[in-house]
Amino acid sequence: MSEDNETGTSADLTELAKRRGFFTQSAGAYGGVSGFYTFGPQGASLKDNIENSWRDRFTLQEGNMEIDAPTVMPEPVFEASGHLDGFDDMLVECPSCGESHRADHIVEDNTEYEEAEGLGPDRVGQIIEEYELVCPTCGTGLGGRAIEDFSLMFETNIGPGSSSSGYLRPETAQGIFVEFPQLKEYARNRLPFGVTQIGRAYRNEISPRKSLLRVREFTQAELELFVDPEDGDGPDLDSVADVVAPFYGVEQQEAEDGEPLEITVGEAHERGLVADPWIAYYLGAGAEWYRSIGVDMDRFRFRQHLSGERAHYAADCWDAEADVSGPGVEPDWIELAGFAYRSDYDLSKHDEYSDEDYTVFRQYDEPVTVERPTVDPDMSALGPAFGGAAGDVADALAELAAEDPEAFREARSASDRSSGDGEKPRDGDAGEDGSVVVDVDGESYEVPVEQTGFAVEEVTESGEHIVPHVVEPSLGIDRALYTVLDHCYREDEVDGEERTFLELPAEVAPTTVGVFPLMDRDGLSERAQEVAADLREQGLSVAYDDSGAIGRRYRRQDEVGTPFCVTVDYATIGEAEDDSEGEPSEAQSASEPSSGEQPREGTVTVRERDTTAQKRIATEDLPETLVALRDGDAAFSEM
RNA sequence: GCGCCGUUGGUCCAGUGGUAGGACAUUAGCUUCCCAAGCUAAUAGCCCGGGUUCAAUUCCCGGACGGCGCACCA
Repeated sequence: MSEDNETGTSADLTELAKRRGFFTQSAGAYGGVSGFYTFGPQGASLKDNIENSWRDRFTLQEGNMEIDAPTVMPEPVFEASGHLDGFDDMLVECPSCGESHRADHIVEDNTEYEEAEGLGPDRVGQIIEEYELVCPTCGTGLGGRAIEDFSLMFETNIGPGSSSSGYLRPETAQGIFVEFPQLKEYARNRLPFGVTQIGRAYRNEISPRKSLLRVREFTQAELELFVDPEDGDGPDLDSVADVVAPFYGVEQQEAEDGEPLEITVGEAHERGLVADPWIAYYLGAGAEWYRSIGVDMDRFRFRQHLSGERAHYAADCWDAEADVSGPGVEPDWIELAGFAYRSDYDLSKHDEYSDEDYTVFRQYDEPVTVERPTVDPDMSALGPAFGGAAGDVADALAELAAEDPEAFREARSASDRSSGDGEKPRDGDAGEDGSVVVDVDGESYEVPVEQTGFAVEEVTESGEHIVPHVVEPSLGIDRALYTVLDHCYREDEVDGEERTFLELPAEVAPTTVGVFPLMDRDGLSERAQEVAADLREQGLSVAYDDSGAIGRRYRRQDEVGTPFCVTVDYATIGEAEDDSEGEPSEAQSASEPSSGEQPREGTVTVRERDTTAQKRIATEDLPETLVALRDGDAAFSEM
């Protein structure tokens, strides 16, 4: 059962992709390199169109803004984001069977330790030895085996020498998050606002697999929506409420025969299945978008992450998944996108690690007047008393005042009373004789309350600083492209001949229209070249082809998914032959357009890819007709 | 990283211890008035390194790459 388990479709698709220039492995001349692909002419164009379609839907239509950040970022960015910690896998190899296992997982599964990844490789090695843990595959002891770090981050040096480490970004998102302080200015400090980015990301995968589906360099399209968790405008949920999709929630996944629920986005939200309205909104928008680029919605679903598989930052997460298996076999669901509620994880981290402010100021409806406890320590007393620690003591006092103003009040009343009856001081922060006690670096300091300058001031606050929460639809362009090709791959029969074609939506097809002279003679080519030039002037993507028989040219365009072909014939140049002569043969006449009427001068045939049907169109109407067909403003069947 | 299998024109395959053949595709010519037609010709290939051998595309070892399984996949 080892060889060629690859399904027919996937093998045919890979072959077509290579032969027709969608994608091929990179650097084949040097033996190839695993996990890197080059998009050929058709693939680059298809990818471009998919990206532009996404940009139109998620940047322009949503009124969001797009940025373009570097692929290399300095080390501290990824220290803050958690990627440097989270991205090292600890591997231990079995001396007997050679299997590599996650060392931290072995420890977590067999001991009471949790979060073993945080313990570090040395400690994990010790634990394996202490507990005499064994290989999960063959049972051989793993004590004393080296714990190897495998980082999935591509490292590089910035500038000469090795003093400044950088990493290729493992996701485009951090490029947005780190620039948040500027971005919020561009958004005029108003939530919610969204920032998008389309770009490459890099992960040094252990084992790239499945053609375009698991690679080391890939393109992400990400939207980071910054929201006020308690306030602010919600999404226009009504606009996508009627979108139906399969929702495969945690409950359905854990049930014995759980099946995805085929319900509307509106219902999924009302039921609480998709709790966050923004996530629900983007699931609806996402489903519509995937449909628009050619994903088969019968092989598509939304799946909620189980608690164990959620990323370090995600509070709730839904994946968009597509089945790319061949017909008649077990579905092979691949992840197309993640819709994550990242809460304030990323911005808080960058706020903490960097010198910038990652908050926005939220104005109250009405300014509120509050009592705020403050301190104004008498440094001329604290200094001599505590020496170098005095500054820290003052800071600790300010903190204590904010957290526990009672301590000061107690101390003050104790101080008042102490002149009288020397009552016992209460437990806590109130020291003897009307002092407050603070801890600094493990040392206790007792400060007479009179020296703290404690006071309660009335201040008027017009708002507060909050760290926005983040809703993130993040999707892989390459996987979308692969899925579209897989789902649009068709084989049928035309006039007894087998045909392969890609039923790509006109909007994303690499070429929109093929232009052919029926024959390469009698001036037909020249006229066809003019037609092609006119169409190109309208911004249409045109392929001109005068090589070989007309049928061959149609098939060539079918294979790369060109939705329409225009043929210049003798009618176009006003030299249609008599009915008696040169009538197409029987097989041909079946597909000859306008069979009842005489073709008019100055018209061309337009042939539709999916049905191979043809219609006659006046040359002068051709550009606008094809533009309308491409943009979905007209239907071929109604022309 | 581990295991099994594989790698021959652009693509898909056949084959051999004495450096290879087909199909499709491509190009040119003829033919052809709408769906991969026909005829003629041309272009183009044994994954890389080492070993055995007089001689290796073929046998052996190693590597790269691919498919599948295991592991991994924030």
